[in-house]
Amino acid sequence: MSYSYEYPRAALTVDCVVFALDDEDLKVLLIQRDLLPFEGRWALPGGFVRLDETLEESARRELNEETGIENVYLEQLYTIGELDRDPRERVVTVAYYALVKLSDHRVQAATDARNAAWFAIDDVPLLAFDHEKILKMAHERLRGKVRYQPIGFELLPAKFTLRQIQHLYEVVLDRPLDKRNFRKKILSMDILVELDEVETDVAHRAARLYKFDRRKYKRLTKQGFNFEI
Amino acid sequence: MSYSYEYPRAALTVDCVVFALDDEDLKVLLIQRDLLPFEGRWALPGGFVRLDETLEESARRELNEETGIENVYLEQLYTIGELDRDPRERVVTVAYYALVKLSDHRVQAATDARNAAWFAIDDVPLLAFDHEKILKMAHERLRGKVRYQPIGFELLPAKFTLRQIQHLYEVVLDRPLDKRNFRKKILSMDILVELDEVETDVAHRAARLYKFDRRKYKRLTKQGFNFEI
DNA sequence: TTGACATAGTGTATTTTATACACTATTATT
DNA sequence: AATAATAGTGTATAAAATACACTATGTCAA
Repeated sequence: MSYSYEYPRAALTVDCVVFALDDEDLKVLLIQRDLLPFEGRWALPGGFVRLDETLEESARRELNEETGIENVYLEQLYTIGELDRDPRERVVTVAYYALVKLSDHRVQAATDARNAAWFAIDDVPLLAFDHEKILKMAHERLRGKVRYQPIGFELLPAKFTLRQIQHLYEVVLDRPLDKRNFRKKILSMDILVELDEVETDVAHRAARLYKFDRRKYKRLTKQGFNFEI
Repeated sequence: MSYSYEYPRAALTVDCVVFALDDEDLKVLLIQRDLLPFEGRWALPGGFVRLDETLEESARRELNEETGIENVYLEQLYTIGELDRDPRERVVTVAYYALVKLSDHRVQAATDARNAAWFAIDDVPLLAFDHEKILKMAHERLRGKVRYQPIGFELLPAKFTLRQIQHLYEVVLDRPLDKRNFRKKILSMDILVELDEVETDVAHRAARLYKFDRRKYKRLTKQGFNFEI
């Protein structure tokens, strides 16, 4: 069976840049291609858009099929339609980026007979297609957006210490932050709930745990509050 | 002649939200559809992406064909792929927004036998497809971006008064700004060149003209300067 | 030519926010 | 009981944002 159209059509794909945070770095999830073109190269997870799914559904499906990841923060990044980005034919791709909690996705089983692995953002191998460009755009978007939207929490476990948030911002923004000033600022926003728990399994004084109060954040937002780090 | 593919493909279009500023309002350029579906309705200029042009080229071509506009600031906005946004078939559209100087595009001849007209942003008629949603997104993007990128100048003539810039920001941000503070701030950025000219044809003291120094802005940007209103 | 009017152009005091900076407290480990 | 490791805290200073009102300059009409 085949499908005919009066005018030629580009193929439409989605690609996802999946970010996570470990104790040291910002990481990206890549899969190793098992098909031509670029067989064996690392690439962003992604694939063709089906006609019975929206673009975001498509991105979520591909992400799930190729990496097992689901229920994550996902946001459209940019649509790339350069003429020769795929050697086979004209392919337009809608790029997304996702933020995941590494703890939830530590074991990255190769679902689709594909090899999947986390790479430190500064240590990414040569990628297929124009995926380096997409990755760079995603990284810039994350760096920019993390400062004025509370999306950083998507990279942390549900309960986290103030140290962990600060570390997140230091890694994403790539600069050191003053501990006292950072705490003052984040606490003064009044969007964190202090829990009656402290971290465990640390060989020193345990830090207080907090969680992000999304409801309160939304309420404050409606009243004109603007998140900013 | 027709084109066949193994899997069904969505049609790919571009749509443009064209903003301009007049003495009173922010305006949007719309065209009246002369074909089904939505015949007679107002819509965003746009059309099908050809295989020999990038997405941005496509947007510029459609803009030129349908409204005569060319050489304008154009930026990708969002790609929309909801299943039923076009009653005929699956159509994915890459939306762009453009900022134009109204003085350059005042007479909006209907090039393509189409009726084109400027509408105040708060007085837009019922639109075809999901174009209202796209227009709303574009408006929000403009409001957000105008504060941290010097894109507002794209809406002004090459030579403008401080009053005009202030008015631009007041219209786009939809709130009054203090004259002295605004002037202090914009001048302190050191990205405007004071010209040896004043405005003409006004029935009162003429204001000094300025122009935006894009080179200087770029230089400052490289040194870490961040535009912000 | 003079007065009315319309907008241009200007400075300072106050409040708010950002920054710089170092020690004590608590817990685990030996 | 001492050591090590990080948690947790406050204040002084600098910078930036805000609030606010009058004089200057040109056009126009009587």
